[in-house]
Amino acid sequence: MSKKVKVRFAPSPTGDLHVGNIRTALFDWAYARHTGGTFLFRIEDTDTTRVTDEYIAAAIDTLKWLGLHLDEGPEVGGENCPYLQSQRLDIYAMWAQKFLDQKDAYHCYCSAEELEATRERQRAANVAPGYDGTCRDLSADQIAAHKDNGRIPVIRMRMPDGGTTFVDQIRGEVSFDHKFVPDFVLVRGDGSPLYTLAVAVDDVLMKVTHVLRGEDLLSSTPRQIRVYQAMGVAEADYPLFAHLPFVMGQDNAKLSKRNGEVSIAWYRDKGFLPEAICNYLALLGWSPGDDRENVSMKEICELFTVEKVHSSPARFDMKKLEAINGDKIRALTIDEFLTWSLPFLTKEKVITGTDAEIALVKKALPLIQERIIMLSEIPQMLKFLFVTKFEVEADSVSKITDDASKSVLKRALKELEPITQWSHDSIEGALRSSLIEDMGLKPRIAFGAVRIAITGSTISPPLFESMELLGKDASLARISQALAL
RNA sequence: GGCCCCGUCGUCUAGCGGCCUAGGACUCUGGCUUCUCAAGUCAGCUACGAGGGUUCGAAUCCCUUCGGGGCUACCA
Repeated sequence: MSKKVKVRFAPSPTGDLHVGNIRTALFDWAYARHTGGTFLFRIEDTDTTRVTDEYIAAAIDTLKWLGLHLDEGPEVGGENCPYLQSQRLDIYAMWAQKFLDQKDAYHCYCSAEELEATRERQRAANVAPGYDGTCRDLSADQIAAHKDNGRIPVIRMRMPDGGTTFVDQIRGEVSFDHKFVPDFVLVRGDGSPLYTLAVAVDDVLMKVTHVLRGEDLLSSTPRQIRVYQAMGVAEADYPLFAHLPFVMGQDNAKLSKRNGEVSIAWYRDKGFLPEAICNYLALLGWSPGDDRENVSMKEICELFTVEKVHSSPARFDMKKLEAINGDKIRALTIDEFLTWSLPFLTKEKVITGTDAEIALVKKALPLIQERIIMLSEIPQMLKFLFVTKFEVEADSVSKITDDASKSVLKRALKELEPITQWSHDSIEGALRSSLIEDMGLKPRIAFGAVRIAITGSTISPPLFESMELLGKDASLARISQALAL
Protein backbone atom coordinates (compact mmCIF):
# COMPACT_ATOMS: atom_id res chain seq x y z
CA MET A 1 0.00 0.00 0.00
CA SER A 2 1.37 3.41 -0.86
CA LYS A 3 1.90 6.00 1.79
CA LYS A 4 -0.73 8.59 2.42
CA VAL A 5 0.26 11.79 0.71
CA LYS A 6 1.30 14.70 2.85
CA VAL A 7 2.23 18.03 1.33
CA ARG A 8 3.61 20.98 3.21
CA PHE A 9 3.61 24.69 2.62
CA ALA A 10 6.51 26.15 4.52
CA PRO A 11 7.18 29.84 3.89
CA SER A 12 9.75 31.84 5.71
CA PRO A 13 8.09 34.84 7.31
CA THR A 14 9.90 37.63 5.50
CA GLY A 15 6.79 39.63 4.67
CA ASP A 16 3.14 39.25 3.92
CA LEU A 17 2.13 36.29 1.83
CA HIS A 18 2.51 37.31 -1.77
CA VAL A 19 1.52 36.06 -5.18
CA GLY A 20 4.49 33.72 -5.54
CA ASN A 21 3.97 32.18 -2.12
CA ILE A 22 0.32 31.70 -2.74
CA ARG A 23 0.82 30.03 -6.08
CA THR A 24 3.02 27.51 -4.27
CA ALA A 25 0.50 27.12 -1.47
CA LEU A 26 -2.27 26.62 -4.00
CA PHE A 27 -0.37 23.84 -5.77
CA ASP A 28 0.51 22.23 -2.45
CA TRP A 29 -3.10 22.36 -1.35
CA ALA A 30 -4.47 21.20 -4.69
CA TYR A 31 -2.14 18.24 -4.75
CA ALA A 32 -3.06 17.26 -1.21
CA ARG A 33 -6.75 17.47 -2.03
CA HIS A 34 -6.34 15.69 -5.34
CA THR A 35 -4.72 12.74 -3.66
CA GLY A 36 -6.85 12.76 -0.56
CA GLY A 37 -3.76 13.57 1.44
CA THR A 38 -3.10 16.17 4.09
CA PHE A 39 -1.99 19.76 3.76
CA LEU A 40 0.48 20.92 6.36
CA PHE A 41 1.57 24.47 7.13
CA ARG A 42 4.91 25.08 8.75
CA ILE A 43 6.83 28.26 9.41
CA GLU A 44 10.51 28.34 8.58
CA ASP A 45 11.77 30.93 10.97
CA THR A 46 15.26 29.70 11.68
CA ASP A 47 16.73 32.93 10.41
CA THR A 48 14.25 35.65 11.14
CA THR A 49 14.32 37.49 14.37
CA ARG A 50 11.25 35.80 15.74
CA VAL A 51 7.93 35.60 13.90
CA THR A 52 5.17 37.68 15.27
CA ASP A 53 1.81 36.29 16.17
CA GLU A 54 0.36 38.83 13.80
CA TYR A 55 2.31 37.35 10.93
CA ILE A 56 1.03 33.88 11.65
CA ALA A 57 -2.52 35.06 12.15
CA ALA A 58 -2.41 37.07 8.91
CA ALA A 59 -0.97 34.17 6.95
CA ILE A 60 -3.58 31.76 8.22
CA ASP A 61 -6.30 34.30 7.59
CA THR A 62 -5.12 34.74 4.01
CA LEU A 63 -5.04 31.00 3.38
CA LYS A 64 -8.48 30.63 4.86
CA TRP A 65 -9.84 33.51 2.80
CA LEU A 66 -8.50 31.89 -0.33
CA GLY A 67 -10.16 28.63 0.58
CA LEU A 68 -6.90 26.80 1.16
CA HIS A 69 -7.83 24.95 4.30
CA LEU A 70 -5.10 23.53 6.47
CA ASP A 71 -5.11 20.07 7.97
CA GLU A 72 -2.07 20.64 10.16
CA GLY A 73 -0.23 23.72 11.31
CA PRO A 74 -0.05 26.47 13.87
CA GLU A 75 -3.47 27.32 15.31
CA VAL A 76 -5.14 24.30 13.72
CA GLY A 77 -2.77 21.92 15.46
CA GLY A 78 -1.93 18.37 14.54
CA GLU A 79 0.15 15.45 15.63
CA ASN A 80 3.45 17.05 14.69
CA CYS A 81 3.35 20.11 16.94
CA PRO A 82 4.89 22.56 17.11
CA TYR A 83 4.88 23.92 13.57
CA LEU A 84 7.22 26.83 14.12
CA GLN A 85 10.83 25.88 13.59
CA SER A 86 11.84 28.37 16.24
CA GLN A 87 10.04 26.14 18.73
CA ARG A 88 11.78 22.98 17.61
CA LEU A 89 15.35 23.98 18.31
CA ASP A 90 16.04 21.11 20.68
CA ILE A 91 15.08 18.62 17.98
CA TYR A 92 17.57 20.06 15.52
CA ALA A 93 20.25 20.23 18.19
CA MET A 94 19.74 16.57 18.96
CA TRP A 95 20.12 15.55 15.35
CA ALA A 96 23.14 17.77 14.85
CA GLN A 97 24.77 16.06 17.81
CA LYS A 98 23.94 12.68 16.34
CA PHE A 99 25.53 13.65 13.03
CA LEU A 100 28.61 14.75 14.96
CA ASP A 101 28.74 11.45 16.81
CA GLN A 102 28.40 9.56 13.54
CA LYS A 103 31.18 11.65 12.02
CA ASP A 104 28.79 12.77 9.30
CA ALA A 105 29.34 16.26 10.57
CA TYR A 106 32.25 18.07 12.18
CA HIS A 107 33.10 21.28 13.98
CA CYS A 108 34.52 23.95 11.74
CA TYR A 109 36.55 26.73 13.31
CA CYS A 110 37.17 28.82 10.22
CA SER A 111 36.39 32.48 10.65
CA ALA A 112 34.19 34.46 8.31
CA GLU A 113 37.28 36.32 7.10
CA GLU A 114 39.12 33.12 6.34
CA LEU A 115 36.17 31.73 4.42
CA GLU A 116 35.86 34.92 2.48
CA ALA A 117 39.57 34.81 1.63
CA THR A 118 39.21 31.24 0.41
CA ARG A 119 36.33 32.21 -1.81
CA GLU A 120 38.35 35.09 -3.22
CA ARG A 121 41.16 32.74 -4.06
CA GLN A 122 38.83 30.23 -5.68
CA ARG A 123 37.20 32.91 -7.71
CA ALA A 124 40.56 34.22 -8.86
CA ALA A 125 41.72 30.72 -9.74
CA ASN A 126 38.43 30.13 -11.53
CA VAL A 127 37.59 26.97 -9.64
CA ALA A 128 34.34 25.95 -8.02
CA PRO A 129 33.81 28.07 -4.93
CA GLY A 130 32.93 26.48 -1.64
CA TYR A 131 34.27 25.28 1.62
CA ASP A 132 37.73 23.78 1.16
CA GLY A 133 37.54 21.25 3.97
CA THR A 134 40.14 22.86 6.21
CA CYS A 135 38.52 21.60 9.40
CA ARG A 136 37.36 18.23 8.12
CA ASP A 137 39.93 16.21 9.99
CA LEU A 138 41.32 18.32 12.80
CA SER A 139 43.53 16.67 15.39
CA ALA A 140 42.80 17.02 19.09
CA ASP A 141 45.69 19.45 19.37
CA GLN A 142 44.39 21.65 16.58
CA ILE A 143 40.96 21.72 18.14
CA ALA A 144 42.45 22.61 21.51
CA ALA A 145 44.41 25.39 19.88
CA HIS A 146 41.32 26.82 18.23
CA LYS A 147 39.49 26.71 21.53
CA ASP A 148 42.34 28.46 23.27
CA ASN A 149 42.10 31.16 20.66
CA GLY A 150 38.49 31.58 21.62
CA ARG A 151 37.19 30.38 18.29
CA ILE A 152 33.57 29.32 18.23
CA PRO A 153 32.80 26.50 15.82
CA VAL A 154 29.92 25.89 13.48
CA ILE A 155 28.73 22.41 12.66
CA ARG A 156 29.36 21.42 9.10
CA MET A 157 28.00 18.44 7.18
CA ARG A 158 30.54 16.28 5.42
CA MET A 159 29.63 15.77 1.75
CA PRO A 160 31.05 12.45 0.58
CA ASP A 161 32.67 12.05 -2.80
CA GLY A 162 30.38 11.19 -5.66
CA GLY A 163 27.14 12.86 -6.51
CA THR A 164 23.43 13.05 -5.88
CA THR A 165 20.81 12.16 -8.41
CA PHE A 166 17.11 12.47 -7.79
CA VAL A 167 14.02 12.50 -9.90
CA ASP A 168 12.29 15.83 -9.80
CA GLN A 169 8.60 15.23 -10.45
CA ILE A 170 8.47 18.15 -12.83
CA ARG A 171 11.92 18.25 -14.37
CA GLY A 172 12.91 14.62 -14.45
CA GLU A 173 16.27 13.33 -13.37
CA VAL A 174 18.60 15.96 -11.93
CA SER A 175 22.19 15.28 -10.94
CA PHE A 176 24.74 17.19 -8.90
CA ASP A 177 28.38 16.30 -8.63
CA HIS A 178 29.52 16.75 -5.03
CA LYS A 179 32.54 18.59 -6.33
CA PHE A 180 30.11 21.45 -6.62
CA VAL A 181 28.26 20.80 -3.40
CA PRO A 182 30.70 21.76 -0.66
CA ASP A 183 30.40 20.82 2.99
CA PHE A 184 27.63 23.02 4.32
CA VAL A 185 26.82 24.51 7.69
CA LEU A 186 24.10 22.88 9.76
CA VAL A 187 24.38 24.86 12.96
CA ARG A 188 25.64 28.39 13.46
CA GLY A 189 28.24 29.44 15.96
CA ASP A 190 25.49 30.55 18.30
CA GLY A 191 23.91 27.12 18.19
CA SER A 192 20.96 27.99 15.98
CA PRO A 193 20.11 25.67 13.10
CA LEU A 194 20.10 26.56 9.44
CA TYR A 195 17.33 26.00 6.97
CA THR A 196 19.03 23.02 5.38
CA LEU A 197 19.05 21.12 8.65
CA ALA A 198 15.62 22.17 9.81
CA VAL A 199 13.70 21.47 6.59
CA ALA A 200 15.16 18.05 6.13
CA VAL A 201 14.60 17.02 9.74
CA ASP A 202 11.07 18.37 9.79
CA ASP A 203 10.05 16.87 6.49
CA VAL A 204 11.16 13.47 7.71
CA LEU A 205 9.72 13.78 11.19
CA MET A 206 6.43 15.18 9.93
CA LYS A 207 6.23 12.42 7.34
CA VAL A 208 6.02 14.74 4.39
CA THR A 209 5.78 12.70 1.20
CA HIS A 210 5.92 15.44 -1.42
CA VAL A 211 7.93 18.62 -1.42
CA LEU A 212 6.46 21.11 -3.89
CA ARG A 213 8.43 24.33 -3.61
CA GLY A 214 10.06 27.09 -5.58
CA GLU A 215 12.68 26.45 -8.19
CA ASP A 216 15.17 28.50 -6.19
CA LEU A 217 15.52 25.57 -3.84
CA LEU A 218 16.43 23.09 -6.54
CA SER A 219 20.15 23.31 -5.95
CA SER A 220 19.78 22.89 -2.21
CA THR A 221 18.15 19.50 -2.69
CA PRO A 222 21.39 17.46 -2.61
CA ARG A 223 22.14 18.92 0.81
CA GLN A 224 18.70 18.03 2.02
CA ILE A 225 19.11 14.48 0.76
CA ARG A 226 22.46 14.30 2.52
CA VAL A 227 20.69 15.04 5.79
CA TYR A 228 18.17 12.27 5.13
CA GLN A 229 21.04 9.87 4.67
CA ALA A 230 22.66 10.97 7.90
CA MET A 231 19.32 10.54 9.66
CA GLY A 232 19.26 6.97 8.45
CA VAL A 233 16.19 7.36 6.29
CA ALA A 234 15.81 4.69 3.63
CA GLU A 235 15.92 6.05 0.11
CA ALA A 236 12.43 4.75 -0.58
CA ASP A 237 11.19 6.97 2.22
CA TYR A 238 12.67 10.23 0.94
CA PRO A 239 10.03 12.77 0.07
CA LEU A 240 9.51 13.27 -3.63
CA PHE A 241 10.62 16.65 -4.91
CA ALA A 242 8.86 18.88 -7.40
CA HIS A 243 10.36 22.29 -8.06
CA LEU A 244 7.83 24.79 -9.26
CA PRO A 245 8.83 27.41 -11.83
CA PHE A 246 8.88 31.02 -10.77
CA VAL A 247 6.17 33.56 -11.20
CA MET A 248 7.83 36.49 -12.91
CA GLY A 249 6.96 40.16 -13.06
CA GLN A 250 6.66 42.25 -16.18
CA ASP A 251 10.38 42.94 -16.24
CA ASN A 252 11.22 39.26 -16.45
CA ALA A 253 12.53 39.14 -12.93
CA LYS A 254 11.09 37.16 -10.08
CA LEU A 255 7.93 38.88 -8.95
CA SER A 256 8.65 41.37 -6.22
CA LYS A 257 7.31 44.60 -4.76
CA ARG A 258 9.09 46.46 -7.53
CA ASN A 259 7.21 45.00 -10.46
CA GLY A 260 3.58 45.04 -9.52
CA GLU A 261 1.29 44.45 -6.66
CA VAL A 262 2.25 41.24 -4.98
CA SER A 263 0.57 41.36 -1.60
CA ILE A 264 -2.55 39.24 -1.44
CA ALA A 265 -4.00 41.78 0.94
CA TRP A 266 -3.88 44.34 -1.87
CA TYR A 267 -5.94 42.12 -4.16
CA ARG A 268 -8.41 41.53 -1.40
CA ASP A 269 -8.83 45.27 -0.85
CA LYS A 270 -9.24 45.84 -4.57
CA GLY A 271 -12.11 43.41 -4.68
CA PHE A 272 -10.65 40.38 -6.36
CA LEU A 273 -12.52 37.21 -5.47
CA PRO A 274 -10.47 34.40 -3.94
CA GLU A 275 -11.79 32.04 -6.60
CA ALA A 276 -10.52 34.34 -9.30
CA ILE A 277 -7.09 34.63 -7.73
CA CYS A 278 -6.80 30.88 -7.33
CA ASN A 279 -8.13 30.23 -10.82
CA TYR A 280 -5.65 32.63 -12.35
CA LEU A 281 -2.73 31.43 -10.27
CA ALA A 282 -3.55 27.84 -11.12
CA LEU A 283 -3.07 28.72 -14.76
CA LEU A 284 0.41 30.04 -14.09
CA GLY A 285 2.59 27.04 -14.74
CA TRP A 286 -0.22 24.56 -14.96
CA SER A 287 -3.20 23.85 -17.17
CA PRO A 288 -5.97 21.29 -17.09
CA GLY A 289 -4.70 19.96 -20.39
CA ASP A 290 -7.59 20.99 -22.57
CA ASP A 291 -8.88 24.39 -23.58
CA ARG A 292 -10.66 24.88 -20.31
CA GLU A 293 -9.57 27.92 -18.36
CA ASN A 294 -12.42 28.80 -16.07
CA VAL A 295 -12.08 26.31 -13.25
CA SER A 296 -13.58 26.20 -9.78
CA MET A 297 -11.66 25.30 -6.66
CA LYS A 298 -13.27 21.90 -6.81
CA GLU A 299 -12.17 21.37 -10.38
CA ILE A 300 -8.65 22.46 -9.55
CA CYS A 301 -8.54 19.74 -6.92
CA GLU A 302 -9.92 17.16 -9.28
CA LEU A 303 -7.67 18.02 -12.19
CA PHE A 304 -4.41 19.01 -10.56
CA THR A 305 -1.46 16.73 -11.02
CA VAL A 306 2.21 17.52 -10.64
CA GLU A 307 2.98 15.95 -14.01
CA LYS A 308 1.04 18.69 -15.75
CA VAL A 309 3.02 21.44 -14.09
CA HIS A 310 5.34 23.32 -16.42
CA SER A 311 9.04 23.52 -15.98
CA SER A 312 9.32 27.02 -17.39
CA PRO A 313 8.59 30.25 -15.57
CA ALA A 314 5.39 32.23 -16.13
CA ARG A 315 4.83 35.94 -16.22
CA PHE A 316 2.16 37.46 -14.08
CA ASP A 317 -0.45 39.28 -16.15
CA MET A 318 -2.80 41.58 -14.30
CA LYS A 319 -5.08 41.97 -17.32
CA LYS A 320 -5.83 38.29 -17.41
CA LEU A 321 -6.48 38.20 -13.67
CA GLU A 322 -8.92 41.08 -14.16
CA ALA A 323 -10.68 39.26 -16.98
CA ILE A 324 -11.08 36.16 -14.85
CA ASN A 325 -12.26 38.22 -11.91
CA GLY A 326 -14.90 39.82 -14.13
CA ASP A 327 -16.05 36.37 -15.23
CA LYS A 328 -16.25 35.16 -11.65
CA ILE A 329 -18.21 38.22 -10.58
CA ARG A 330 -20.69 37.72 -13.41
CA ALA A 331 -21.13 34.11 -12.36
CA LEU A 332 -22.15 35.08 -8.83
CA THR A 333 -25.77 34.77 -7.74
CA ILE A 334 -27.30 38.06 -6.65
CA ASP A 335 -27.20 37.03 -3.01
CA GLU A 336 -23.53 36.08 -3.25
CA PHE A 337 -22.80 39.30 -5.08
CA LEU A 338 -24.65 41.22 -2.40
CA THR A 339 -22.61 39.60 0.36
CA TRP A 340 -19.36 40.51 -1.36
CA SER A 341 -20.53 44.05 -2.14
CA LEU A 342 -21.71 45.25 1.23
CA PRO A 343 -18.30 45.63 2.90
CA PHE A 344 -17.08 47.78 0.02
CA LEU A 345 -20.15 50.00 0.18
CA THR A 346 -19.99 50.51 3.91
CA LYS A 347 -16.24 51.05 3.87
CA GLU A 348 -16.71 53.89 1.40
CA LYS A 349 -19.61 55.16 3.49
CA VAL A 350 -22.04 54.92 0.59
CA ILE A 351 -24.43 53.10 2.90
CA THR A 352 -24.56 52.55 6.62
CA GLY A 353 -26.15 49.15 6.37
CA THR A 354 -29.84 49.65 7.01
CA ASP A 355 -32.33 47.14 5.65
CA ALA A 356 -33.76 49.70 3.25
CA GLU A 357 -30.32 50.45 1.86
CA ILE A 358 -29.48 46.80 1.47
CA ALA A 359 -32.78 46.17 -0.32
CA LEU A 360 -32.00 48.96 -2.77
CA VAL A 361 -28.46 47.69 -3.29
CA LYS A 362 -29.82 44.29 -4.09
CA LYS A 363 -32.09 45.75 -6.74
CA ALA A 364 -29.26 47.79 -8.24
CA LEU A 365 -26.66 45.03 -8.29
CA PRO A 366 -27.94 43.28 -11.43
CA LEU A 367 -27.42 46.55 -13.29
CA ILE A 368 -23.72 46.65 -12.57
CA GLN A 369 -22.77 43.00 -12.31
CA GLU A 370 -21.47 42.80 -15.85
CA ARG A 371 -19.91 46.25 -15.74
CA ILE A 372 -17.21 45.82 -13.16
CA ILE A 373 -14.02 43.85 -12.94
CA MET A 374 -13.30 44.54 -9.28
CA LEU A 375 -15.62 44.88 -6.31
CA SER A 376 -13.98 48.15 -5.37
CA GLU A 377 -15.70 49.78 -8.35
CA ILE A 378 -19.12 49.24 -6.80
CA PRO A 379 -19.27 52.29 -4.50
CA GLN A 380 -18.53 54.68 -7.35
CA MET A 381 -21.18 53.07 -9.54
CA LEU A 382 -23.97 53.06 -6.98
CA LYS A 383 -23.14 56.19 -5.05
CA PHE A 384 -25.71 58.27 -6.92
CA LEU A 385 -28.55 56.20 -5.46
CA PHE A 386 -27.65 57.07 -1.89
CA VAL A 387 -26.05 60.47 -1.68
CA THR A 388 -28.05 63.07 0.17
CA LYS A 389 -26.13 66.02 -1.17
CA PHE A 390 -25.98 65.32 -4.89
CA GLU A 391 -23.24 66.79 -7.05
CA VAL A 392 -22.42 66.48 -10.72
CA GLU A 393 -18.84 65.49 -11.50
CA ALA A 394 -16.72 68.55 -12.16
CA ASP A 395 -15.74 67.34 -15.63
CA SER A 396 -19.35 66.77 -16.64
CA VAL A 397 -20.91 70.05 -15.56
CA SER A 398 -20.04 71.89 -18.76
CA LYS A 399 -21.72 69.15 -20.80
CA ILE A 400 -25.18 70.00 -19.49
CA THR A 401 -25.04 73.76 -19.11
CA ASP A 402 -25.21 74.58 -22.80
CA ASP A 403 -28.51 75.65 -24.34
CA ALA A 404 -29.12 72.40 -26.19
CA SER A 405 -28.74 70.33 -23.03
CA LYS A 406 -30.91 72.71 -21.07
CA SER A 407 -33.73 72.33 -23.52
CA VAL A 408 -33.38 68.54 -23.34
CA LEU A 409 -33.58 68.59 -19.58
CA LYS A 410 -36.53 70.97 -19.58
CA ARG A 411 -38.45 68.77 -21.95
CA ALA A 412 -37.54 65.66 -19.96
CA LEU A 413 -38.80 67.24 -16.80
CA LYS A 414 -42.05 68.17 -18.46
CA GLU A 415 -42.63 64.67 -19.87
CA LEU A 416 -41.66 62.86 -16.70
CA GLU A 417 -43.83 64.86 -14.33
CA PRO A 418 -47.17 63.30 -15.33
CA ILE A 419 -45.99 59.70 -15.10
CA THR A 420 -47.93 57.83 -12.47
CA GLN A 421 -46.54 54.35 -13.02
CA TRP A 422 -42.84 55.08 -12.41
CA SER A 423 -41.02 52.23 -14.13
CA HIS A 424 -38.10 52.01 -16.51
CA ASP A 425 -40.55 51.18 -19.31
CA SER A 426 -42.71 54.21 -18.76
CA ILE A 427 -39.69 56.44 -18.30
CA GLU A 428 -38.08 55.19 -21.47
CA GLY A 429 -41.33 55.54 -23.39
CA ALA A 430 -41.84 59.12 -22.30
CA LEU A 431 -38.29 60.13 -22.99
CA ARG A 432 -38.03 58.41 -26.35
CA SER A 433 -41.18 59.84 -27.80
CA SER A 434 -40.34 63.35 -26.70
CA LEU A 435 -36.59 63.66 -26.97
CA ILE A 436 -35.86 61.28 -29.81
CA GLU A 437 -38.96 61.39 -31.92
CA ASP A 438 -40.29 64.91 -31.32
CA MET A 439 -37.02 66.75 -30.90
CA GLY A 440 -35.21 64.49 -33.38
CA LEU A 441 -32.17 64.05 -31.17
CA LYS A 442 -29.66 61.25 -31.27
CA PRO A 443 -30.23 58.92 -28.32
CA ARG A 444 -26.69 59.26 -27.06
CA ILE A 445 -27.01 63.04 -27.02
CA ALA A 446 -30.41 63.22 -25.42
CA PHE A 447 -29.98 60.47 -22.88
CA GLY A 448 -26.43 61.59 -22.20
CA ALA A 449 -27.65 64.86 -20.79
CA VAL A 450 -30.27 63.16 -18.65
CA ARG A 451 -27.69 60.66 -17.47
CA ILE A 452 -25.40 63.36 -16.19
CA ALA A 453 -28.25 65.11 -14.45
CA ILE A 454 -29.41 61.90 -12.77
CA THR A 455 -26.16 60.14 -11.93
CA GLY A 456 -23.70 63.00 -12.04
CA SER A 457 -21.49 61.13 -14.47
CA THR A 458 -21.14 60.24 -18.13
CA ILE A 459 -20.65 56.64 -17.10
CA SER A 460 -23.40 54.91 -15.18
CA PRO A 461 -25.64 51.89 -14.97
CA PRO A 462 -28.45 51.84 -17.55
CA LEU A 463 -30.31 55.13 -17.32
CA PHE A 464 -33.99 54.19 -17.14
CA GLU A 465 -33.46 51.46 -14.59
CA SER A 466 -31.35 53.85 -12.57
CA MET A 467 -34.13 56.41 -12.58
CA GLU A 468 -36.65 53.83 -11.57
CA LEU A 469 -34.55 52.88 -8.57
CA LEU A 470 -33.85 56.48 -7.68
CA GLY A 471 -37.56 57.19 -7.59
CA LYS A 472 -39.66 59.86 -9.24
CA ASP A 473 -39.23 62.63 -6.72
CA ALA A 474 -35.48 62.38 -6.53
CA SER A 475 -35.15 62.03 -10.29
CA LEU A 476 -37.19 65.14 -10.99
CA ALA A 477 -35.36 67.03 -8.28
CA ARG A 478 -32.04 66.19 -9.85
CA ILE A 479 -33.09 67.36 -13.26
CA SER A 480 -34.31 70.60 -11.76
CA GLN A 481 -31.07 70.96 -9.89
CA ALA A 482 -29.11 70.42 -13.11
CA LEU A 483 -31.16 73.03 -14.84
CA ALA A 484 -30.11 75.50 -12.18
CA LEU A 485 -26.39 74.94 -12.75
C1' G B 1 33.41 32.54 -13.64
C1' G B 2 31.43 27.47 -11.99
C1' C B 3 27.08 24.28 -11.26
C1' C B 4 21.90 23.62 -12.21
C1' C B 5 17.20 24.81 -14.51
C1' C B 6 14.45 26.87 -18.55
C1' G B 7 13.16 28.49 -24.11
C1' U B 8 5.59 27.70 -28.82
C1' C B 9 1.77 34.23 -30.57
C1' G B 10 2.98 40.63 -26.61
C1' U B 11 1.25 37.32 -22.12
C1' C B 12 -0.72 32.42 -20.08
C1' U B 13 -0.95 27.97 -22.54
C1' A B 14 -2.55 23.17 -26.02
C1' G B 15 0.84 20.12 -28.42
C1' C B 16 4.20 14.48 -26.31
C1' G B 17 6.90 11.97 -34.74
C1' G B 18 2.12 12.51 -39.32
C1' C B 19 -4.64 15.12 -36.83
C1' C B 20 -0.22 21.60 -37.11
C1' U B 21 -0.51 25.94 -43.80
C1' A B 22 0.28 25.13 -34.99
C1' G B 23 -5.51 25.28 -31.37
C1' G B 24 -7.65 28.12 -27.01
C1' A B 25 -7.63 32.32 -23.49
C1' C B 26 -6.06 37.36 -22.16
C1' U B 27 -4.33 41.83 -24.48
C1' C B 28 -4.52 44.81 -28.92
C1' U B 29 -7.11 46.39 -33.73
C1' G B 30 -11.62 46.62 -36.69
C1' G B 31 -17.05 45.38 -37.36
C1' C B 32 -21.96 44.22 -35.33
C1' U B 33 -25.14 45.36 -31.11
C1' U B 34 -26.17 49.72 -28.20
C1' C B 35 -29.03 55.26 -23.80
C1' U B 36 -23.08 55.82 -21.45
C1' C B 37 -19.78 52.15 -19.68
C1' A B 38 -19.62 47.24 -19.91
C1' A B 39 -21.24 42.52 -21.46
C1' G B 40 -22.20 39.68 -25.88
C1' U B 41 -20.87 38.51 -30.90
C1' C B 42 -17.89 38.33 -35.59
C1' A B 43 -13.21 39.11 -37.81
C1' G B 44 -8.00 40.30 -37.77
C1' C B 45 -2.83 40.69 -35.95
C1' U B 46 1.03 37.75 -34.03
C1' A B 47 4.71 32.15 -32.17
C1' C B 48 7.66 26.72 -32.46
C1' G B 49 15.15 31.49 -30.34
C1' A B 50 19.10 29.93 -34.11
C1' G B 51 22.03 26.18 -36.65
C1' G B 52 22.98 21.29 -37.55
C1' G B 53 21.50 16.23 -37.49
C1' U B 54 18.02 11.47 -36.97
C1' U B 55 13.57 10.24 -40.00
C1' C B 56 9.58 9.00 -45.65
C1' G B 57 7.97 12.84 -42.11
C1' A B 58 9.97 17.15 -36.27
C1' A B 59 7.20 22.24 -32.50
C1' U B 60 7.68 17.22 -30.82
C1' C B 61 14.02 12.95 -30.58
C1' C B 62 19.72 14.13 -30.49
C1' C B 63 23.85 17.71 -30.69
C1' U B 64 25.74 22.61 -30.79
C1' U B 65 24.86 27.55 -30.11
C1' C B 66 22.38 31.87 -28.37
C1' G B 67 19.23 33.91 -24.78
C1' G B 68 16.79 34.06 -19.81
C1' G B 69 16.75 32.57 -14.71
C1' G B 70 18.43 30.30 -10.09
C1' C B 71 22.30 28.83 -6.86
C1' U B 72 27.24 29.70 -5.59
C1' A B 73 26.03 32.47 2.69
C1' C B 74 27.03 31.00 9.91
C1' C B 75 19.53 33.55 3.89
C1' A B 76 15.47 30.75 2.71
